[in-house]
Amino acid sequence: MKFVQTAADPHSNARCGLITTDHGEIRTPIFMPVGTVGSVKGVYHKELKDDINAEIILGNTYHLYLRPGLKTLRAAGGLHRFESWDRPILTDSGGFQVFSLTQIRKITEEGCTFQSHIDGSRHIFTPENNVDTQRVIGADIMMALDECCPGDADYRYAAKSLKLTQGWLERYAKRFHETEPLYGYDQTFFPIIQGCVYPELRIQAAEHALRFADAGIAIGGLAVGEPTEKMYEMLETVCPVIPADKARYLMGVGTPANLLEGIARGIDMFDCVMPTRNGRNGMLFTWNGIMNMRNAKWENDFSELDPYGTSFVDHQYSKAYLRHLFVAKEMFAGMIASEHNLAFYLDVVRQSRMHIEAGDFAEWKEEAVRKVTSRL
RNA sequence: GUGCGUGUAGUUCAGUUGGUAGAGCACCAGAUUGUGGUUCUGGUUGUCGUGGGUUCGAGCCCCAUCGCGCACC
Repeated sequence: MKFVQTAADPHSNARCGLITTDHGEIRTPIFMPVGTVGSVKGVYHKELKDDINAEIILGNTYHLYLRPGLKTLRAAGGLHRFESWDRPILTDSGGFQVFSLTQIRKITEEGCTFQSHIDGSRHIFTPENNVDTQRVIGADIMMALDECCPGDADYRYAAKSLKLTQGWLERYAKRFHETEPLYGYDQTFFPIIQGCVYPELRIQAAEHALRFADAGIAIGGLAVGEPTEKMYEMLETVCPVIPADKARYLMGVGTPANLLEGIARGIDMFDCVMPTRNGRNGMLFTWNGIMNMRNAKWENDFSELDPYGTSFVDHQYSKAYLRHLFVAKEMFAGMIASEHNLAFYLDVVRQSRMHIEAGDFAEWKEEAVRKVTSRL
């Protein structure tokens, strides 16, 4: 797998690039729909490809390890074949889920022990078994096991947490290079930069992580409770440290405005549950602003869902109809909203690429941010 | 027709020995950032069926009346 930069915006740090994998190419900047348990909730793979044009999707090691489990995944021949998706997949290590989903957990030098949110059973993730697990899942891009430090952590905690993450990364890389892909196509892994909101920790973390980076590197521990401005500051701190030949992945982010601001600071890859989870809850993102489809004001608005939308749902269904589906708690509501939101997110990065190549991204971005943050 | 029961927010109901009403859901908004098909945070809503009476004071006690339910003629 490799990454090459193909264009750069003259007035910002935005850039375009191309990631090449054995499952096809990914044009960056890109947004990656989240498919935690082996499905992008409520969206057919056919729609993901043909309508949304997702070039890569996510899976999650924590969830897939618990269910269906490694035995089934191995017997299926890996996640691609299991869920019948022939484009690239990235798997998160599950470190974040251990911290966000599990109350009962313990972090040690060795790894993290936790109880399943499904049946309470006890498990341990170590850097070594996490590599093995992600080999079985078979993602094109594997993520290193890290500790996601809360955004409001004090310096002492953040420094200690970073040290742990760095120790885990060294072991993770060692195991990665000692093992082989299981299904005949290449796998790579991204190390993760932590360091909370402390610039010196972030820079130190970046320099350390870069020693293990192949095609790309991730920035984690952002959008986890710190002010948004702090997140942008950290991107401005870290991105210049990363050489141009590494793809930069901002984990778990974010709003459409976060994407645009991230791209302007040099980020190439994003993932976030927001378009799907908030979509299932009635929140729609559009070039006209944010809509809450549950609001009474749509009750008799029979105009098309989103006149600027790129998805077929935007022109086939009306606002009033979608509101009705949400009020009636029909699962079709979540499906339409997810399809729209993902198509919109992919449109945001597609238009960003277009403007970077045209050299007018910085100027266009200002207006775009205003549009996507307004309310309808 | 007779007997018993019942009537309180849009809805299901709570409401102590009488001190002018609350909850869940619904409804109206807001939050949600490496997904537990959620969760959280606010807000609106009442001629206590109606008319009288007792009382300083009635959702509560008394009378009448109307609606509904059940049982029996």
